[in-house]
Amino acid sequence: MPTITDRVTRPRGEDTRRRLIEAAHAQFLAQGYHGTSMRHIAQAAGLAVGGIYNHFANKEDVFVEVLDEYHPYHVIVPALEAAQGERLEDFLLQLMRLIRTAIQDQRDQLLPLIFIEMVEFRGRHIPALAARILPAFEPFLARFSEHQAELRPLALPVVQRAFVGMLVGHLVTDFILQKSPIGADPSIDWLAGALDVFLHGILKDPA
Amino acid sequence: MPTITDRVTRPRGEDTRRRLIEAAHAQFLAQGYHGTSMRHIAQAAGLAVGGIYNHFANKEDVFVEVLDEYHPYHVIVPALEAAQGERLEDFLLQLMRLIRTAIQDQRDQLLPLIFIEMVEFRGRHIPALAARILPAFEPFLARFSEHQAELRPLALPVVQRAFVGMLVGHLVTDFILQKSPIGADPSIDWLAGALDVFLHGILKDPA
DNA sequence: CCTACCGATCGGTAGG
DNA sequence: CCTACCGATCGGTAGG
Repeated sequence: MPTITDRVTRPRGEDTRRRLIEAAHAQFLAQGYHGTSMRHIAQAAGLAVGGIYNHFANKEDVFVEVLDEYHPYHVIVPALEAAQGERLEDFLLQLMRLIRTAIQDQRDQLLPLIFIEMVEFRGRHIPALAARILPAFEPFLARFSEHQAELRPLALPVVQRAFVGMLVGHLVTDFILQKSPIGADPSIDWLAGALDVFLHGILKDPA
Repeated sequence: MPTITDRVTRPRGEDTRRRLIEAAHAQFLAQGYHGTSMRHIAQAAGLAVGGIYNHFANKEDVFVEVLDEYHPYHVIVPALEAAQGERLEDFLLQLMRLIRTAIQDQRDQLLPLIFIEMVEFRGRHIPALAARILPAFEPFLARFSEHQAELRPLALPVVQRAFVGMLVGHLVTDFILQKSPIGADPSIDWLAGALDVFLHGILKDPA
């Protein structure tokens, strides 16, 4: 009875909901939240306006669900869990390689949704999001304290935030350079360079 | 004849224009571009809708002028020009202090306008903006090459972008932490920490 | 610079 | 899930 099994694992309307989320995501990336109408979303998903309200309470609810589905968490955390390495340096180098492929795949999708949240909702949904996400980062942040012996005498939170800041700074400048007329020299491995500077900045000088 | 002088230095309607730019800026920060209506802007500036069109061609024109007036350039470049220092390290430390006070004053105004540009215009105005701005950064970027003897063997563009990325990463994470439930420990000098990591990351080890 | 208006479109709903 | 509609508001303009 494959039909029944399908019904169980993929209940009626679940497909439509997914199509709506995907369509809304694309629209939000293209023109932001207020620049996207419920009609555009419905049309892109292949149904009429009224149909959306069978799946979502209102427009903001659509955005919250899209944000939940597509924020960088889902691409960063698996990388954090997959990365290994005896020394902190090896761990971070491997982590960088994993994040790099994620960036290559998702490029234009990692930041804009967060920017929309900041700009059009003034970060209204960030607290709830952070509460759900931050626990998953604990093991990663703990790595730094486990390997503190390899670090220069720096406050641990400073090291952790410097790492996150380095990544975010790379992503944002990548985003801007992409738009600007000068662009970024593709023959340079910018991410590796940034990590090099960071590692040399936090690690003890070889004795 | 003070009245005539006033007329010359502050022509008819120039006041209104300034009020409109300020009002529009505040509205854009509060709810983004598409979330702000011409009526809201007009009302906040103390006039009727139609009045706006005596000063601006259309809504997008208002945004472009606001962006031109308020982007980070006007706060960064004076700091770049004021900063001095014999060694690169001293120069950057002093620059950081200048930028810090700018950040404290402007906090919520440095990034959102750029984010709006990214999100709601897909960076459409960035090329023109970059062309006008980048020349002013040349002398600053040149500092790094002038002091190359103090640097580890790194590609110069990597060093320059790492510095900008460090600053941007600090600003963005500051913005996010500000919204998040955990916040940032105010007893830590995060910016100094980030610069410390950066400097140690690019400078030659003391021989 | 305001009043009064234009057509278009918005988010959302009733009723089937 | 669609049709047909609601009141509200949008960007923009004519005419004074």
